[in-house]
Amino acid sequence: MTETIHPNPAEDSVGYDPTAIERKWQERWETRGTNHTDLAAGVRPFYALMMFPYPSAEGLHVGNLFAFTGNDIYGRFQRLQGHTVFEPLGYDAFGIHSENFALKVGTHPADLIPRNIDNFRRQLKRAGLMIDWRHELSTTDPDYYKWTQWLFLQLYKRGLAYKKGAAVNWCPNDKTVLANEQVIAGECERCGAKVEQRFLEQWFFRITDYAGRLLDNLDSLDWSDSTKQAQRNWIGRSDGAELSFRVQDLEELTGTATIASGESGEYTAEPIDVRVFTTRPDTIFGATYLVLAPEHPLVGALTTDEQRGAVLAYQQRAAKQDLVSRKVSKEKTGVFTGTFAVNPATQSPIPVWIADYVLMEYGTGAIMAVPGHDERDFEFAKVFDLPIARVVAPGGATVPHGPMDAAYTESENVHLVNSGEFTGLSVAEAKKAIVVWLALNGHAKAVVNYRLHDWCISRQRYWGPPIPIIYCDHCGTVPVPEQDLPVELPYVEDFKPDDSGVSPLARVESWYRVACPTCGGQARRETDVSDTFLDSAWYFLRYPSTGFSDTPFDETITKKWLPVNSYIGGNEHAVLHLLYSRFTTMVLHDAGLIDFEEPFTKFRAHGMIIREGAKMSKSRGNVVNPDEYIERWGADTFRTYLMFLGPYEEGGDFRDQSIAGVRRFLDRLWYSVVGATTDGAPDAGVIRKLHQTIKKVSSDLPVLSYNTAVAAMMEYMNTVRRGERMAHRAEVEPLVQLVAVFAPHLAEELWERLGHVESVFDAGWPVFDASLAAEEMQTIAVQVGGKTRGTVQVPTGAGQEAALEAAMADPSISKFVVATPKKVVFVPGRLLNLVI
RNA sequence: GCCGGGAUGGCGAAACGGGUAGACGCGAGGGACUUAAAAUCCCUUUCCCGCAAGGGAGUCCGGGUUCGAGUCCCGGUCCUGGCACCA
Repeated sequence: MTETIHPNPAEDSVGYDPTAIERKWQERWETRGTNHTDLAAGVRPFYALMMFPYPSAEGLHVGNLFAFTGNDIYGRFQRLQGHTVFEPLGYDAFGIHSENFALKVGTHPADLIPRNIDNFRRQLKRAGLMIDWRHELSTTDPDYYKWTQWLFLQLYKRGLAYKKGAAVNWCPNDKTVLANEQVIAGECERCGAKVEQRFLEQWFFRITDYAGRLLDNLDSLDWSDSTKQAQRNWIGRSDGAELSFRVQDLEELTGTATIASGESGEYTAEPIDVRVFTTRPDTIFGATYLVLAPEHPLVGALTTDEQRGAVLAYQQRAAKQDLVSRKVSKEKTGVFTGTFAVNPATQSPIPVWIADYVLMEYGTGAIMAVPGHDERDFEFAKVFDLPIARVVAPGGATVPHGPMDAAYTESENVHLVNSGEFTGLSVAEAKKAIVVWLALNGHAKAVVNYRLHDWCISRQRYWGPPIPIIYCDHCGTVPVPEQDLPVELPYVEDFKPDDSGVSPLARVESWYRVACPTCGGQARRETDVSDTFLDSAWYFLRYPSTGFSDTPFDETITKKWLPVNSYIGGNEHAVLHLLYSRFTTMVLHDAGLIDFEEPFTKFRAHGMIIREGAKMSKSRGNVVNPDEYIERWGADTFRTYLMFLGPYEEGGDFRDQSIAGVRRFLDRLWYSVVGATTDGAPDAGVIRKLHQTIKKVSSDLPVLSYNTAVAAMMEYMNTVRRGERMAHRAEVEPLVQLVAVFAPHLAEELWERLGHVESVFDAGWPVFDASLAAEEMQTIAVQVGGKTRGTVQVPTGAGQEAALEAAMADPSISKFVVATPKKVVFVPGRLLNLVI
């Protein structure tokens, strides 16, 4: 921190001393239980949830506090409106992030995490949040992850958890699985070794079964639009069709022997159908070749003997590449299988290729290539000199034939050409008509595809909840019986991932060797742990029920407190965390365990804070450490400043110099209240401003417009103190209540000094009185020909006549009225426009 | 490439469903108090011309709609977040 800033003025005892006040009230809240929520008896329950933090070793980030403070203000406001508010907090402490850090510093995560959590708790308590600490939780606590494992079993029971082989990124040097983010340009981010693909058996959740519901429900959720849009894009609904292309001995068709033979080389008499997915069935007359993903199961059967060598080589090369660079590299590569298929629309033979630009995970893993109207297919056709046909042209154009120099992808105001009986139709018409036509021969059906994939929850790591599955030689896959939960994560000294491709737990024989729960025979535990996102996909259900050890969430309490009324968090979780939570909730709903299917009634994403115009980062060394600022300025000033520096949902620029302004405001508030008089009556003009301020703040808080709420209070403070006047108690007492949501300690102290015994947070919200807020006179802007020429004062509610008269009476305005106005526009209370 | 968000004084930012652009705060300049400094308080502060009165210009750029556009429409530039060979 720089040393040029406002020093602490509060050395003398009558001044505002945040350090003393904040300590006093934090203690008192604790002893009085001010922030304890009576979950059973509380009326008008309001669940104000914030995304729980990952307790990093660096301590609380200012971004965390920005998020939490915004939620805290919202929660405190609801409380002052008469709700029983529940504001819990916990720690998302499992995961690769903690594990990697632990590896780096050479400390066991089980030792490291509790220390980090202690530090976080200490920091959070200083920030003056209205948290009910009795409901704190950590995902690493066996009492918590017992139920995470239980959740897995519920999905397993419902057939929503299954195991399959899937590709992962593998670093041959570090001997570990890497997340996609850890692969930089095909290399391991830590050691730089070339990353490979490995196939591992992993557990998946069938979230794709819920794709339609996850998408459709979005319409009825009160969430930030940007978040909903991100989810829509992620789910990625595509309406299209599945078409089939027949592959057979084409001797009869072409006279050329292009015999498809099986893997063992035998003659394949049976015709094979290759199914493709397309969103543009209208372009089928332009499909000049097919492409399968290299891993497509039909590739072996479709490859001719002459091409087999090349195909196998290509498949091997594709398998070697890491997952990231395979998708990123744009140069088209591929190999001809030697086989032809029949285009069902044109009846022409078209070649079948394999190429890695077709992904096995999406659609059917095969496409019909329409190079005339798809950029990727066009590029591929150019590289391998495949035919390009035009079947779509701009509206009104006559059949333009001949070579194309780019794919023509326009689909509005265009029509089909070279498409038999469909020529002339619009794209939309042709899509329907062609699917209907091809469906007659079983060549097509309308299909909806989602780009959402099933959720892979296996992690070949140590720091997570073990997946509660046991493999028995006799009984096969056996879920751990619920009464045997939790499957505790053993304390393993050497938790480093190794060459085996499985979790470090696979080295702990004493742990993984168990008796089969069904037959009692020799069996072995699943040694992978589950994804951190599973921990956080249900934590909001646990908070109200942390006191229950026999159930993950108590039925009565859950009914009363969920779904969450308000959820605030960062948009970096717009997709994964929020989507997984929604999915989990839907599954529990379908299992009859809860009576709602959407967990968060309202969600708002907060913005990001930057520092002096630049992104905060450790390497830049410009990270704000909340401790230092709270020490210097007080938590109340820090909180209020965070909320003042920009619009909450957009974030803002943290500038050290600007904090002083907020502190000055709180200083002025302090002196005004402490020195307030009760003599005589309050000033009517000030009271008018007070009620205007109550109205403004009351309407700003529910929409998270915290920066303007603070500005309004500052403005009011200026009105109260104008010309060094002394405040009257009635002018400032309600202001203490307003400011309480931002500066809770200061407000409590002033409230007490005003003679109140109860907490300001049990005192309710000031009542807005419209009659006291009303102005007698209004300022009307006067324009002549749309140009503002001055203002006039008229009595409130005055009509056009009065305004016009006042305007003409002012020579500095009337001099512009050089002719009789053609038209007069009057907006009551705002403006008069004389059109000459 | 696709989908979001954005561009307003020296700076962070305000501006209800078009209706006085710049609230509030920072910084800067001037003044009061003080032996002095800090703190505090008061005044000024979008830019240009002008001693002033006053006038002109102005919300990224170019058009448009309107009595009136930061706000609505069309076209573009730049910044920023996310997704990305998804057929």
